[in-house]
Amino acid sequence: MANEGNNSAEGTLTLGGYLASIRNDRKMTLRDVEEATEKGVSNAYLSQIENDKIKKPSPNVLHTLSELYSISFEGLMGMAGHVTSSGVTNDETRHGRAATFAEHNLTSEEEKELIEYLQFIRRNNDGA
Amino acid sequence: MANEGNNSAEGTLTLGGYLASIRNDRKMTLRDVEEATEKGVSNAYLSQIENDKIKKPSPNVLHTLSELYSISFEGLMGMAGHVTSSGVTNDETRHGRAATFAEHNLTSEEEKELIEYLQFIRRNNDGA
DNA sequence: ATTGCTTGCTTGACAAACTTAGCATGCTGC
DNA sequence: GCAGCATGCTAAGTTTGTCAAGCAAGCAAT
Repeated sequence: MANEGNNSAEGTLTLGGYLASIRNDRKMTLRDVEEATEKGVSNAYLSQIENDKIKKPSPNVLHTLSELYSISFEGLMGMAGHVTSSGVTNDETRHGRAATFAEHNLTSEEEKELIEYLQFIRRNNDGA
Repeated sequence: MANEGNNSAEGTLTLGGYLASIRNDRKMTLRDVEEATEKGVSNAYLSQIENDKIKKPSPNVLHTLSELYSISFEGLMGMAGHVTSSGVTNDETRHGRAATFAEHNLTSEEEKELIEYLQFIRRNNDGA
């Protein structure tokens, strides 16, 4: 089976993680979002999106979420891979996943803490 | 007090036992903690945590407790098993320098935990 | 066209986190 | 004895995220 594009190296801050962080910022539950969008996005489906189980959520869903969260629709489209490389519309999409770090507006101190935490994770590499 | 003398073995100190021992050190009651955290952790719930009835208390709760007790949040996260780090990088060991998210291969679960942690950092260090 | 595969998406059920209300015991003082 | 209250704990319920199963539509190939 030609399995292209599905890089197994997950772990970058992707669309799902980004959407989850924003929902946490808004202090909403999955069902809150379902209600707020008037069933525009079911809670179970949003869960799958946030865990990157869905490769490309439809522009429809992304638009609903971008409006609810008041975030950039183009950015979501870019993260989801809907925008073709030739049709990149702004620098948010250009940066892709790595740049999402910057979207959190971390101070260097915060970043340092995060890195420490990441290394702690690494150090605790135990089977169970 | 039902849980006395069951955590004498150093090697098998659980999250609950650890938290209970610290609370005893601070000479606080369950309800003291509930009030000190401004209902951040209910006394009933803390009791369940200390008796290991709850497998993985949320990062939210762990952070609240780590602040109240002035102990390591990372340590609590590790004890709680929030940090699985299974299926992370093959030991490439590229954590030589502080990097961005993109250079750390996190599972989506780890990523979500990290994001929650990020929320706490921002909530605390906020204002600037 | 029809089969079969893939993928977005829904509904319903489930496990676990968390809350609320209350129990049992122990400690005071009466 | 008794009331009153504090402390730890639990039973039962609610909330939250996720999984399992399935439907509908698109696409490829026979």
